Amino acid sequence: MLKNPVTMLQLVERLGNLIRAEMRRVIGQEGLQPVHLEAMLFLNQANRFSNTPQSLAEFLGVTKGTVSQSLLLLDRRGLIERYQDEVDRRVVRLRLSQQGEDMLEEMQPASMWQSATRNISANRIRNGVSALRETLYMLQNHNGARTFGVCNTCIYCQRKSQRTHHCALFAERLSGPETRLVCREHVPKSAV
Amino acid sequence: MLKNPVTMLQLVERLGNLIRAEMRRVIGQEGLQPVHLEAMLFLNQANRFSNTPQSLAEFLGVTKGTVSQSLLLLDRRGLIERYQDEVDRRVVRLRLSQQGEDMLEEMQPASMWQSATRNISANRIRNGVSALRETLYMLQNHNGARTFGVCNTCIYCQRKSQRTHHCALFAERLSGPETRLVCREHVPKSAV
DNA sequence: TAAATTAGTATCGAATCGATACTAATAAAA
DNA sequence: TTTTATTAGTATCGATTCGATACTAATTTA
Repeated sequence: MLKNPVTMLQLVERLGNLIRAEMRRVIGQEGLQPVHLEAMLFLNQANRFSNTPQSLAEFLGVTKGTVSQSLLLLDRRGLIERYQDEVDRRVVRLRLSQQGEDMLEEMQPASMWQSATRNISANRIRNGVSALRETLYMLQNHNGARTFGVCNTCIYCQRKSQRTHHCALFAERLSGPETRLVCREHVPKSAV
Repeated sequence: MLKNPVTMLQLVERLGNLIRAEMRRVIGQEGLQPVHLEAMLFLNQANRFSNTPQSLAEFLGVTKGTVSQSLLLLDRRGLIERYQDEVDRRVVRLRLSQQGEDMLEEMQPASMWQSATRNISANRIRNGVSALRETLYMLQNHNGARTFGVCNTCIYCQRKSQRTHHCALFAERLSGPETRLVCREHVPKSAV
């Protein structure tokens, strides 16, 4: 029985708790909860195949009913916009409103993290990223959880030319910026 | 602006969400919430200086009033025991009941993680642990958050002999097993 | 001895969350 | 084609989290 994997779990848990506490502190001033910030961060990064309530529910690991409630609140506060999909009229599309984007902008949730990792060697961080990424991919294989990675690390993403990409799953063209957004159908290119 | 620290943040966030979702799935069958499992895991690891409501509140990043509510529920379910401290009669000491220990035992929350990290090289995991630990310590320096590390990585822990240790902060003797428990006063030995 | 601090609890209102039931749109099957 | 099943999302209920506030009791400080 190796000890290090458990240590890593505990560190991720602890860091997760700290992130959550920091979120609570920052977003609490707006009268919101951590889950609202997580939802907004997700919508800020989700591509056009993934900006739906169902997708958000999977990302957060809660039921669609629960997500529906949270979205109701975000909508009431004017932080998101909801609109009907044009081809499948059951699905609702979500996006941040201007006000929502402004709020995210002013919070800079990553700034604390930047300063915390400033003095760590780039090499060590690279190794850390690698171990975490690999763990995440294994978890996906193991229990079917989605990775929600960005397109340019996905097996379905094919480079067509200098500036155009193609998604083999949805059979649609992807712009350069789109390949840096997260997708619910993301499947990691390799285990490395 | 380095990209990797942000990537690491996103991975930790994502893994945190997955852990939380898994907790929700496992503990939900008992009609409990993730915070209850986190509390029980903490009490299972906390040393005798740290097994109080106040300490748990700091660990979770919530107010003492909130923790008081959760403890009420855990007590009603017979999962924890509360007793008064003998010297300072304001403080309440907490411990898992036999039933609580049994429940934790049967859940094995780390098993999923074990299997997810099975195929990753020991070296890479060691590097990951390093980067995460260093980040955690930096965060503590930066915003005063507690690390909740184990005694044997703490500057106050002094080895007296083969089997006995001494805490320079509380000025008390520590047994071997005690040095492997987490403490709210933990201060990491070094930044490496 | 009095005032301040500390640990914890109680109560209130707003929000999460799962479960269940529901509507509406789409897909599959007969 | 018509029926049935599935899917996306919403509505409602009850239990719980959570912060804010106010409170008690024990300890520490002045």
